[in-house]
Amino acid sequence: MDKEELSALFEKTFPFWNEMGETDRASFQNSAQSIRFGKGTNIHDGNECTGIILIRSGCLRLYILSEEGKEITLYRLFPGDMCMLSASCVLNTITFDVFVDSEEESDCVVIGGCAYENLSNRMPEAKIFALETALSRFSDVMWVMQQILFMSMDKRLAIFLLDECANRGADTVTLTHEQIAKYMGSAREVVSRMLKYFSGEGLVEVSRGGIKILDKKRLRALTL
Amino acid sequence: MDKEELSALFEKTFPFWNEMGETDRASFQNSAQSIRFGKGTNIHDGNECTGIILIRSGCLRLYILSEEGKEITLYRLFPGDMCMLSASCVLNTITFDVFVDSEEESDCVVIGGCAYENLSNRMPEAKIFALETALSRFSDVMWVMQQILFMSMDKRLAIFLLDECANRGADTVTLTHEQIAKYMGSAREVVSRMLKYFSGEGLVEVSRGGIKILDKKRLRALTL
DNA sequence: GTCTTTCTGTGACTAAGTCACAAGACTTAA
DNA sequence: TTAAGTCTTGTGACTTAGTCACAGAAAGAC
Repeated sequence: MDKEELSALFEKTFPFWNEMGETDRASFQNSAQSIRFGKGTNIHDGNECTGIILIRSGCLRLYILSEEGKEITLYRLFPGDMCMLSASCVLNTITFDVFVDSEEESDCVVIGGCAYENLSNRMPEAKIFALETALSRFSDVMWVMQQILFMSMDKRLAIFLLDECANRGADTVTLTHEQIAKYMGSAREVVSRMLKYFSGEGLVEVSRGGIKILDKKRLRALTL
Repeated sequence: MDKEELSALFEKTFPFWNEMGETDRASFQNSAQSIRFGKGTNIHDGNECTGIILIRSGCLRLYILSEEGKEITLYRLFPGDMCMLSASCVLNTITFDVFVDSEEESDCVVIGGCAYENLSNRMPEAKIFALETALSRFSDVMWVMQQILFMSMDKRLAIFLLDECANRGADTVTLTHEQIAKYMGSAREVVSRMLKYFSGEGLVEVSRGGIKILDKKRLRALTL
């Protein structure tokens, strides 16, 4: 990734880019690294400050982890998204441990947390941007929590399948039951059972590694 | 509450108070209202922007609410604490509905959200303070979620009872099972059953409206 | 083809939340 | 000091979702 391209990416990403001085821009660009993460690798584990991650291709998953190893997926990040929670040294008010995995082969640009931290000490706009970005994820996480705490499994699965369809623009969800369970914060057996029930009702057609949505209308009725 | 007192409260609360101009301070003070909320009243329901609430006495409870009426308590606020999430117009990145109830007769100072919003547009420090305050609650909420999602009931109840003791400085928790369940995001019957079990083990002594902690050591062992 | 890994199906069990109702304790007012 | 009414707690039956232990089926590797 050349300098031009990086500069264009930053301009698109950071609303305060044009107000920055030349030296700040240079040090910012120098702190940035293009990194390709392999499928299934862990990128951040809550310990050190990994920095701000810009996703160019692939998919990252943020989750919390219990002592027993149970994971709850908070959200996933796709191309164009930015991971702010991995920059713990910028957000010192965040005290819980977030884990970030690369779900697919992912091309990313990682901006050193300290570089951003330095900048944000001089530029309040940068600090505000970081805080607002992080805070907007608070809302996403609350939506996930409300789903887990308040909704029944059939409703949640219907929402998940329809969402997945809408985002991918296809009417087949190519995920294993295991993956779906992971993304929904549930267990594989539970998803399998519910899918079997959906299938019996003629809502979906299940095959190995994929679920074909047959009746979006009735599925949508379940989400109400 | 007179002007002197209010000014002193603000100086203690807002780190940027001394950097503010005279006119800003005046308009800020004018937007503030001393309000006493009755026990059990709802203060904020996610619709309008109630403003920033400073608690002088009593106790406020923040919670989320499901369509079926189920509540999950996020946290409680005590004298000296500040409620930022009720100032939705300052924090436009917060999109979920929070509810705030006064759990006891509570004396509060409410600062109009718009007044703060105006100030924060001119003073980045004010904006940063608001965002950081809100974001630090994100961490509190995640702790609650981790408890609910990852921990067994006995462990959670043990933690709750010990916390309650430590905060009140007594070894008797004067709450009904119903209240405990509400604060823990569980059901009254579940708490009653677990307390009965604790009581059988000699860890606590239950009486109407109160639980006496008998064996902190063994209770603490449950929390590990 | 065989071997191995990955994915799915299933029954039995457990934890916790829900529901319905009973009974005890405390308050108020006659 | 009763009696009535409210608040609080106890309890059994039931439901949902998560756990555990396997078994079997499908896809890839060699």
